[in-house]
This record gives sequence, C-alpha cells and structure tokens, in this order.
Amino acid sequence: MPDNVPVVLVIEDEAPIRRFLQSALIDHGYQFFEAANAKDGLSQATTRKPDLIILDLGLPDLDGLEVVRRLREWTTLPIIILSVRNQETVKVSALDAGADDYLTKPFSVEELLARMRVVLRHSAGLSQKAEEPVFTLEDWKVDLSSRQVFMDEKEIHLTPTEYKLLTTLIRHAGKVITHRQLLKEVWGDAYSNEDQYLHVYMTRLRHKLEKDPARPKHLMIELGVGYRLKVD
Amino acid sequence: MPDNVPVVLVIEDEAPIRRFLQSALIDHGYQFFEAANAKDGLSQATTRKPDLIILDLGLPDLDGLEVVRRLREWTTLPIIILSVRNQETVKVSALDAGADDYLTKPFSVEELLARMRVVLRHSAGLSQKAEEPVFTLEDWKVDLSSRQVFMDEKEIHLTPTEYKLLTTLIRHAGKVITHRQLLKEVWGDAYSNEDQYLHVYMTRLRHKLEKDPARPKHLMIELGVGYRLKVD
DNA sequence: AATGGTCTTAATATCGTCTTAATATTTTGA
DNA sequence: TCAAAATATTAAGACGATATTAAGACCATT
Repeated sequence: MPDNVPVVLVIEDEAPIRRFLQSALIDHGYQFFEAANAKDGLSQATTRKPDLIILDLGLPDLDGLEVVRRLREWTTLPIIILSVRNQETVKVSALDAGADDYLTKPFSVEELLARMRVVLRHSAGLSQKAEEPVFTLEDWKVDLSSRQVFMDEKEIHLTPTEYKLLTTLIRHAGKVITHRQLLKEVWGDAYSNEDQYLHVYMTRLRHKLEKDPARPKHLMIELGVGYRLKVD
Repeated sequence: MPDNVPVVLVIEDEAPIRRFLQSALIDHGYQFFEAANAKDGLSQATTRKPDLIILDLGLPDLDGLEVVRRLREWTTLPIIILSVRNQETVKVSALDAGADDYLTKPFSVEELLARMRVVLRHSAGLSQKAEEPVFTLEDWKVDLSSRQVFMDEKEIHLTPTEYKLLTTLIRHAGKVITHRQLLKEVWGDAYSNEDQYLHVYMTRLRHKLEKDPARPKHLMIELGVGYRLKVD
C-alpha cells in the first residue's frame, strides 16, 4: 500500500470546530479538506477522494444519517461521526447506517486521532483498489457517487424511487430478487405486499432504460417470483 | 447461504457483568463463551475460534493492554474493550495496541451491540465470499442462489413449479423419491395423491432439460415407486 | 398556480397451473 | 407368451393468478 499522506474530509458546519480540526490534523500529518454543509460534503467526497470522512451529524441542509446512507451507496471509506447528541438511539442508528465510529462533543483530540488510526488501519488492511463507483452494463452507465444514469452517453433522469429501485437491482445484479424483498428494500416493510407499485415502477424504469420496453434485455421478470437484472 | 452465528468470547473478571453480557448476547443470537482471567481468555481465544472478543481492561492476572498485544501477535480478529477508566491516555494506548473499540462502563447494551455489528461488518468484508451454491451435472448447471438453470451454457427458463420440482430432485440427487413425497414437497400435503400432476410436470422438465425427452438421461422414473435424479 | 413525483385504481394482456382425456408403456399373472 | 391391469406420457384447453399499462388523484415543493 502506498505510504501517501492520508486525506481527511471534514464535513462540519461550525467554523471554529473546522479550524480546530484543521490545525490538529495538519499537525499530525494529514491532508485536510473541509465542507460546511452536506451537499458540498457529498460532492467533495467524490472529487477529493478522501481516505476518511469526519462528519458532524447536525448539518443545516441534510440529516446526517441521510449523508451516511448516501455515502454508503457507493463507498466503504471510513466515516467517523461527531455529534453533540449522546443519545443511545442516535448512536445506534448512525452506526447501523454505516458509520464506523461515533464521538460525542466535546471530544478529546487524542482520542479522535487514536480512533482515526483504528479505522485507517482497517481500510489499509482491506487494501482495496480504489474501485470505481460506476456500474456499467452494455449501453448503460450508472454513477453511484453522483447518482447519474446514462444510456448511450446520454443522461437519463430518474426519480428518487426509480433510482433506488435500479440500485437495488444493481446490488443484486444477476440474481433474482423476490417482489417482497424489493418492496422492502425500496419502499420499506409496510409495503411488502403492494406488488402493483413495484410493477408500475418497473414499467417506468423499462420505458426509460430499455430500447424496447415490452421486450426488456436487462430488467427481467421472473414470473411468480420476482425481478432480475440480467447481466449476461 | 446461512450466516453462521457469530461466536463471542467475553474476558471479564466480574461475574455479574459476565452474566449480564451472556444473556444480552444470547438474546441477540450470538454464541457466548467466557473467561474470568487473562490466561484463560488467551487460551480460549485459540480454542473457541471466536469472531469477536470483548475484553475487560482490569483483569487480575495480566494487564489488559498486554492481552491485546498478545492477541495481535497472531490474529486480527475484532477486540472491543470494556473499562471503568475513562482516561484519554488509557483509551489511546488500548486503541493503538490494536483494539478496535473502547467502551466505558457503565455502557449501554444497545450501543455495545451496535459497535459489535460495526466491527463484525468489517471482518465480514475481509473474509472472502462464500462460494456460490451451484449444482452441476454433465451439461447442466443450476445456480441455486440466482435461481438460474443452464444447459450447455444456455439459460433455460423454468416456471416456479418446474424449478421447485427440479431443486427438490437435486436435494435428493441420486436417490429415489416417492411420488407421494415429491408431491408433498412441491405441491404441499393436500396434493399428495394427485400423481397425474407430477407426471405432467416431469414431462415438461424433461422437454426442457433432456436432449431426448423420451429417453431421459437424468430425470429417471422408478416405475411404481417414484423418480430419481441420476447423477452417475 | 405550476411542476414533478408518488400512490392508487382499474382495464387488459399474458402466463402458469390445474384438469381431463387419449395414448403409450410396463408389469402381472394365467 | 399374451392379454389385462397398472402405471406413465403427452397434448390441449379452461381457468385463475400474475404482470403490464394507462390514467388520474393526491401531495409536496417551488
């Protein structure tokens, strides 16, 4: 693994804390980038290619948990949460959403640095080749980090539900996913019996992404069972 | 693929905390082993092959940090520290010695469980994927996980009933299954006397999967008894 | 008020299962 | 060995289950 200086992206709306972290991190040999809101943070997460993200939960524009989920759609890079809230339930849902650690403000710099070393140790062990967060299949290209879908180099606009349905299928590419499972993953538990919705949205996806929607090449149904993204 | 129950080893000298963790862990589906001192803990770490160690720092016989170091000499398995001490320096040295997380007593069970999920998520990512359950037989390939059937590399579409019939035969590959038993497993108890259905579907399977349906090579009947998937 | 997205309903189309029946094959027993 | 009985194969169609599609009501955002 290359002994490069680790790049840290801090997403935090309070300027004093950003300044404080900046000097602490730079002092300890990290490269520092900052974002003051979620939108900018998510965008820099793709452009700066950080090795670690430090994320404040209380951002003005987007819920912190939502930021974690968006990141986890395309990357496994370590995320350490900072938060003023010490509530157990918040911690648990942040960690379950995909965060790697959770520190309550006020925190000690030394502890933060130690916990950073722990998560960086992990990702170094993984030694993952920076896999491109892009899924391609014939004439399709799906950029999981920017949430853009292209067909023959032309961008296709998908609604949030359509996008989520597509990425769920991509996550299980090649395999059959039962109706129930798809409904659960895209709409949530409460909808796991509303098959019609699924069919309606699958039809829409086919109209946007299949050249001949009535004869799909990739968005296949398995009658009586579920759907499948055909990759062969 | 059935996820194995994670094995957790708790090294902790205070019996009440051991009891408390025991019930919490078992309630949440973990397998539980315990050690009351460092020596026993280190020994069980090798014999029990745990997926995770929960380690109290204040053990009577050996310093907790020393236990972490000894473990890290031969394994990377996740270690979560429990401690009454909330001192920054202790935390930092435990984490730097190789621990993956550090919780201060009294701690919340929910938080502990969430942090356990985090470290187990990491180690699951490290371990190589369990290989796909695929059944092959001469020119057939049946991928049980993606629910696909291939014959000479060409995909064959099976209806749900046909697929269930085939997988039932596969589950008993080589052995005779009685008509009654097959009907029960595929159609359910109520149909266990409707032999005609079985024959009808077996014929269909043969047409889809046998080159010469009238002279089957694999989907054999045992006259008057049942059917058999010939594997030799 | 206009837009865009989701939820909901309903008609229509398609596919798979069940069912029957005619035909073929194997076993049984004289 | 032959004929009758038992068992299995195969084709075909009715029916019900499931999927497709269009259209519109509802809701949130701007």
